[in-house]
Amino acid sequence: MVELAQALLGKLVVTKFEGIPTMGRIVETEAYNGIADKASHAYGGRRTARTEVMYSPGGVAYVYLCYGMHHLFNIVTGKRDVPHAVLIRALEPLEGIEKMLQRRNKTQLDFSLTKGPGSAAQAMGIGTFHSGMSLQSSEMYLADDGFTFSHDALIATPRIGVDYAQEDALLPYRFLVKANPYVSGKSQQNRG
DNA sequence: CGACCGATCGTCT
DNA sequence: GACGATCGGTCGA
Repeated sequence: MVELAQALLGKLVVTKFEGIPTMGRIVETEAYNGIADKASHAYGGRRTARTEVMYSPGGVAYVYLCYGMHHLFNIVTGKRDVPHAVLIRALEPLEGIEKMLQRRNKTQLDFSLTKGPGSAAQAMGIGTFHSGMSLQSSEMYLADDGFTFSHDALIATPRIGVDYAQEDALLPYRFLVKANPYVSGKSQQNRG
């Protein structure tokens, strides 16, 4: 299931809430690898009201509130009762940028619009209300326009903000497009 | 540029 | 009652 996180790079996330389409290409993900993964909310088979969605068959959204203010958007990828998920950490905005700016309370387009999981979800209008919702609905879905990144452009690193996960904190489960300015972390190529 | 810190609340113990 | 799968502002160099 971990490899699916890399396969999602280049795919499109589309939402059409309130009739307004917004779309972004996935440029950074993290895999959360089932009940064996100490960084996952489902570690050890934990099943709570919040994490129950992770045990759904793949193809639904798992959205939860982080630090009391950020809604983090994941794609559930396992079979029923096998809680795998992929966190969407960054998007490259393609459509509906005006609407994204409005949701992010910004006036100028810059790379921070969809950089980082909290920002990406907010720009797309995704919140905890959508947790459990199908990603094949008319309001929220994944799409593939045939675009792919060259394999050379992709790298894997340890995940962000999971230091508590002991040895699993070091696993290379974060996948990103090298040199893409929307990827989170230190801004690398912001000058022109 | 890097380091630090405050915001803010649902969830689980 | 403690603690985040974060973000953005501020401070000092």
